[in-house]
Amino acid sequence: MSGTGQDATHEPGARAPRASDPEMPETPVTETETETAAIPYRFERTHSAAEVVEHWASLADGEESGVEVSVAGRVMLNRPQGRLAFAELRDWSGAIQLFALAKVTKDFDGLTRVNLGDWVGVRGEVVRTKRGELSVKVAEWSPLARARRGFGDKWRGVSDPEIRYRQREVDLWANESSRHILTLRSRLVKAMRERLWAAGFVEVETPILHPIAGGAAAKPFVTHHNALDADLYLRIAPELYLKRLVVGGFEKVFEIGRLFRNEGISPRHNPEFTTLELYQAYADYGDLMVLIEELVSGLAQDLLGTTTLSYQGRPLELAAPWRRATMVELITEHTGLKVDVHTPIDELRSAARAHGVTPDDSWGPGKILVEVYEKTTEAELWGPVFVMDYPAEVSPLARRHRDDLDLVERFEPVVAGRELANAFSELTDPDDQRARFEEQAAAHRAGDEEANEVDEDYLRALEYGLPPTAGFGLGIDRLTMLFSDVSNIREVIAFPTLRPEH
RNA sequence: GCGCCUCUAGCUCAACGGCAGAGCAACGGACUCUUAAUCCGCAGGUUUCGGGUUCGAAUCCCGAGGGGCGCACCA
Repeated sequence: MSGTGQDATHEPGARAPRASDPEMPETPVTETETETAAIPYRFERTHSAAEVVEHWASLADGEESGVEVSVAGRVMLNRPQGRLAFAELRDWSGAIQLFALAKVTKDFDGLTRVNLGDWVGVRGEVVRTKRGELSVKVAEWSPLARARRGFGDKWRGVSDPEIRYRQREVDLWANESSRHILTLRSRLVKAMRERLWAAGFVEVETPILHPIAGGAAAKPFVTHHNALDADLYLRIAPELYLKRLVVGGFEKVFEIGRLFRNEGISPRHNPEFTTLELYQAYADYGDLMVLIEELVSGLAQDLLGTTTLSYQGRPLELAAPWRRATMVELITEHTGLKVDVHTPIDELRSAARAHGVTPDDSWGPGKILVEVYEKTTEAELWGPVFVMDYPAEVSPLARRHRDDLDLVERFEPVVAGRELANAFSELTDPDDQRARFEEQAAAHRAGDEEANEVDEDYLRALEYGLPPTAGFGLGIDRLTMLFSDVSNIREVIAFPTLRPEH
């Protein structure tokens, strides 16, 4: 804030005028204010619940440790029993029992009246009860927050998705699996960063507000900058900026961040989602296959202690190396069709119709091929498998295949029927890139909202020289789903996008 | 965007054309080793909303809204 006048709210005693001020209506002292007055500004905690459990694991039944600790958390169960009482206190680390006795616990009656969900801080000796439960024998305690609202059924918690996702704070206290999944996600991102840093990659942040939404085929969100009086787009991919950093000399670079795509919401799609996007100079897409299979299997090892997963009841082996197969090989395997980008277009069209794909007149052979692949083959691939060599027609940013100029050196690792990433040897030729942009721009003008526009800034960067480079984007939400064995993307996002309430 | 399913007390669920209920939570009480403690008491509802059929609707029908799943789109 500016330096005009003192900040009255920081002055002790300078509270809002009360009844003494004739200008102000009389403000009664509410129950809330008296409750709040009993709540300290800080609480000196000496141990987490888990630390108590670990440190005094060998305490015998009925034994007293002689050591006093302070713990804090939310009361999840409360069992007053006349002149003694038990409660379960849960904090981030776990849970510990509170044991209170009327003759030793200060404000014993108050403690027995604590509601489920209330936060309390407790000081007392670590003991184990006669029945063998490690406990803190409460000498004194303090309320830290009252739960005015309940946390659902104390045994079943809450299961209504409306509450679970809109009021995640309730879900997280009520359902251990929700806490576990979000913690796993945090550990995954941390381990991913550590592996990439160790491999010499530099982490960067590129703009989220883009003047042109490029780097992927998707509909963007539009926003407006008032001072510039310019429309800006929330990024659909960081790809073009990251490659400009490679032009600038960042030979191994990555970004972990949020992308925004203005598309439908489904159990596998959130409008904002997180990806790892990575570029490596002097490398081609073959190098990336090794990098990805080692990264993903290594993360499984880091987080789960194994590369052998079970996903939705089916076994999934992530150990490297993963199978490598071209898209046309896989189409042939799954449909018996012997087709490729050079197959006469009429033949491709009828083959597509025979497999439930209705080709649009504007589609070339490449587009038809990809549609047939996605319709017939992709969901059947359990994998992991690297699906290689996409048609150039559908890949405007990828470099043409060294053995076939109608293909590009692109692959998608498919795991459990879903693409986990998208990777290619990057197109480095500014002239070819301009030509591909022009094709996209024509499609955009013809009504394809997902087609790219010509990005002159990016073309200029390529003219300064992009060395041979390979890069990929990998969905972190999807990877977390895989590792936590859930089928709905909302489970791995703390606050998934929902229709606004009312 | 389209299709199917769903919505009952704060939470989890019964009642499925005939008086809207239970457990937990909350509230009041009993209880000196509980473990989802137990026991007694009390309170809690325009059955998501709006129409319709019927002597009678939480229940059947139509519409709206929220949610779930599938399809489409995509990662």
